[in-house]
Amino acid sequence: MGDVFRALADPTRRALLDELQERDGQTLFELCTRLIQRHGVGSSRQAVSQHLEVLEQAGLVRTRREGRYKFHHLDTSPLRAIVERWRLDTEEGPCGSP
Amino acid sequence: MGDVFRALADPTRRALLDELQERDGQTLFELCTRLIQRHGVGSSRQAVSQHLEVLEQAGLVRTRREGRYKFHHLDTSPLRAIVERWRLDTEEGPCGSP
DNA sequence: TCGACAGGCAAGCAGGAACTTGCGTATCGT
DNA sequence: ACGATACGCAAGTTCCTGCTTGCCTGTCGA
Repeated sequence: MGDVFRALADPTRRALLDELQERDGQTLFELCTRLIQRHGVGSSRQAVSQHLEVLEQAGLVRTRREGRYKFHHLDTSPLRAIVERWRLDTEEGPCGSP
Repeated sequence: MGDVFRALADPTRRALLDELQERDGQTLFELCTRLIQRHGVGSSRQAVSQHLEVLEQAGLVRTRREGRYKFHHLDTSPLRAIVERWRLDTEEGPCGSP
């Protein structure tokens, strides 16, 4: 639980999640490249790799190996736990507004 | 935005939010006492005060002064921004399941 | 087979976060 | 008025985090 928030606390990691939401299943180098081009974040390969480790440990990213490539997939299920923790859905959610 | 996640990354601060959700409008000393009794967190007064400052800066807690007392109120609206950022409500939310 | 590519491991460093310590200020009760 | 209460401010300490640096492993193409 705390790992999820700690992972989301970093802007580079949030940019990684945004990038994966837009295009799922990217490799490390793809993410490095698109992070600079589309998000203006200029981090080294090792830095991004360590960020992805943190995201994976938090359960926000799942990986799949294939040969020498490692694809990263977004998993938003830990975020739903946040919604339920502070009951964000039962007060005046965007679904059933009477 | 980043301030919200950074504030939520700390377990003591999450306990403070839980405590405020259960009983809104508490003072600093009330929160210190109940943090030990109900959450098992033994932090000093200054530590809790600094945590509340972080939460207030993140917009998760709003304060109201009255004489020598300062009441703290929970505000979950920054958390709703999280829900909308990763579209947690439009995929298969707990409201309108077809 | 050999070089290039994709990624991993680990030590080290600079900056920040959390907590403590000590003192200061404003408010309330008596 | 005076002490007690509720809280604020600021420096110092310790620990964690993010990033770099350097080297290593595994995989693919020519």
